[in-house]
Amino acid sequence: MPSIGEAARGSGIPVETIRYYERAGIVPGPPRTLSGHRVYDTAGIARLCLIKRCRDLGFSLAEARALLALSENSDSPCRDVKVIAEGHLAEVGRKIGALRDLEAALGELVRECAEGNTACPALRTLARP
Amino acid sequence: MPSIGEAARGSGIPVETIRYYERAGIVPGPPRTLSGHRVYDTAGIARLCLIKRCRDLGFSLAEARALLALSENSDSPCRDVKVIAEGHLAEVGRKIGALRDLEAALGELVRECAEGNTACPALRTLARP
DNA sequence: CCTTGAACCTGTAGTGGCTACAGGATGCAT
DNA sequence: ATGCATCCTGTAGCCACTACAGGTTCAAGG
Repeated sequence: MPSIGEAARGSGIPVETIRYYERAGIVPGPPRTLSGHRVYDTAGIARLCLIKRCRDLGFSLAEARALLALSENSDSPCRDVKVIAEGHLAEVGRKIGALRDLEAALGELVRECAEGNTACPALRTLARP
Repeated sequence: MPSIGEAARGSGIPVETIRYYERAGIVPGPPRTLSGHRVYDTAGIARLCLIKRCRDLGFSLAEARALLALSENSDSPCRDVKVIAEGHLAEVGRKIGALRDLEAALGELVRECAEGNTACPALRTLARP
């Protein structure tokens, strides 16, 4: 009967993080032995795998929890999943855009330092209100 | 004599955040009135502006503090600034790469939901260990 | 059986970078 | 004097963890 350590190895989520996910209500706590140790069945480990995969894809914990709920509803419409995934995809696109802008500004800043000046033009740029 | 509110308006950093930056040692606290109110001179506001600009460019607070220190050292070599900025630029590049990968994986997931299935292939993909 | 060490438990605190609030004080205008 | 905006310090919460303290359980080896 897999303990939390085995669930951690099976899911790729650290033991402490699994406990945190339970506390935070992301996943239900599994049944326990008489001595209080957690016992995971295949469904329990599958839940953790789904959460892990969602986190790897950058979904927030709230989103991951929602997707888990959808997956455990036997007549889950794909439409709901699509809404969550598309929202997240749009957000990732926005972040990429913002980082590209940031990259350009930083590149400009680095170029200003190219000459190894002692009175740093980059710092002057930064201090400009 | 500008108070913290005016410093906030001049720098674009919220009052509460300015107080936090002081507590966190990012900027020195300014002189006070007899009643304990902060009083900002132009150098104090300039410091805040530099920190704001650094944060806008995605530098961590630690990096921002380092850049501020460099800016207040009259013989600051541009080389040090360049090292910090280039490190950060490389990190931004990595983040863009990671987000692009993420975007591709999410796009695949969304496509799997395109047909409005009830037994969601995307969820099946997510649950795969 | 005893010992040892790994893994388990709960609860708490800390990380980074804020943000909001409580409760009280100050300053200015009416 | 009153009212309101702004100031003060201290604390707590957000998100998603991560680490630790102090204690218990379990399995392997002598």
